[in-house]
Amino acid sequence: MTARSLAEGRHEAGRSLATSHEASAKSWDGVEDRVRARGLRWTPQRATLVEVLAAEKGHVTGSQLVARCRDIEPATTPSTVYRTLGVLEELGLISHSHGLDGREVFHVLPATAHGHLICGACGADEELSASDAAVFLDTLRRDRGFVAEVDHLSVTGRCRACAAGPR
Amino acid sequence: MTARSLAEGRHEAGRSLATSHEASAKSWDGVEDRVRARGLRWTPQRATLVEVLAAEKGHVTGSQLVARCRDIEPATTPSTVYRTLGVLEELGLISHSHGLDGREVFHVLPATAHGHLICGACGADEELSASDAAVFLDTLRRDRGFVAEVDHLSVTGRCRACAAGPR
DNA sequence: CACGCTATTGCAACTTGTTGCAGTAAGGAT
DNA sequence: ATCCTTACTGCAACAAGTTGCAATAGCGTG
Repeated sequence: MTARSLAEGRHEAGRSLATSHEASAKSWDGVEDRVRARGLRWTPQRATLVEVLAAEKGHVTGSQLVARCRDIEPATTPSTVYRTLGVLEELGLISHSHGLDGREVFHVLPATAHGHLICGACGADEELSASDAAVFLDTLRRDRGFVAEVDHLSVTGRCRACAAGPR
Repeated sequence: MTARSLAEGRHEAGRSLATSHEASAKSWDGVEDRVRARGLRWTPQRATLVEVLAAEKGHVTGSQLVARCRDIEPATTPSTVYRTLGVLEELGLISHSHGLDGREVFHVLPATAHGHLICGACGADEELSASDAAVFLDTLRRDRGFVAEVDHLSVTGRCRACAAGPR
């Protein structure tokens, strides 16, 4: 079935370049070299995306990034942007998760790995530090042998304001 | 921007029928009446989807449901299925979250609210009971005032087998 | 049982991503 | 400076959903 192969695409990809995560100088300065050091190539399209990402600070959706790249370089194609985002993610420069609606949300330069608390009522997206989730994740590992990825964790619910409100 | 309005669609919808959640007899038997009791209508299309859901037990994706409905009634249209799924979700008969790839995954008759542990390597999807997450969620509420929805919680990482493996 | 209100449906168009493929172009080697 | 290998790019087609809108049909009333 096609749905299957579609679904696996991104996951399989994770293996090819591996290593990622740990290292990562947390800055856009050396990207060009870091990309090349992997045997990958530095192209104008990638430079454009990095330029856009460098100007970004919080959370951005994939389509927003495509739009911003087009502002700089109108010839930008979505497939290239999404594929490059995948490469940058493997380099540890960005990470992504899915919003309430399943749409991709990218986290630029994740200074510290973190999860998200997403309010289903107002859409607010608070950060959840790794330490806040630590106890929970440790328990998961101890009891179930499940090693969770904090930076891909998002919890939905109601933020303080919405939970308190009359609604 | 269109992305905005698109994103809000599902959230806003949550308000119209409200109440949901708490009650819910956890059985497909009374659906027809329960739907009507809400001032909603019982249609052949809905009957078809419920028939499909009743035969289902674990987790299913939206497109799989559309396909199964088409097996029974070839004239089925995606929009109707997805809209009906939304209605059933508000009745508490199903719930949905997003898989690793952001695709929708529906949980039929959630006997007990539960979250998911999704393995990014092998794709396994283990259930996480509400009690397993209780301490964590309570902390979240106490410290941050954030009221989380267990049944929409999914944690990604590596399952015991994959975490242990050579990979 | 016909009537009317309005919840639903189906269609068509659109959004967000993904993918196979053939052509293009980095960048190391000569 | 030129060649060669092969990592990218762009295109076109497709998958999964979502949405606006006009037509249809539940179902409570009279």
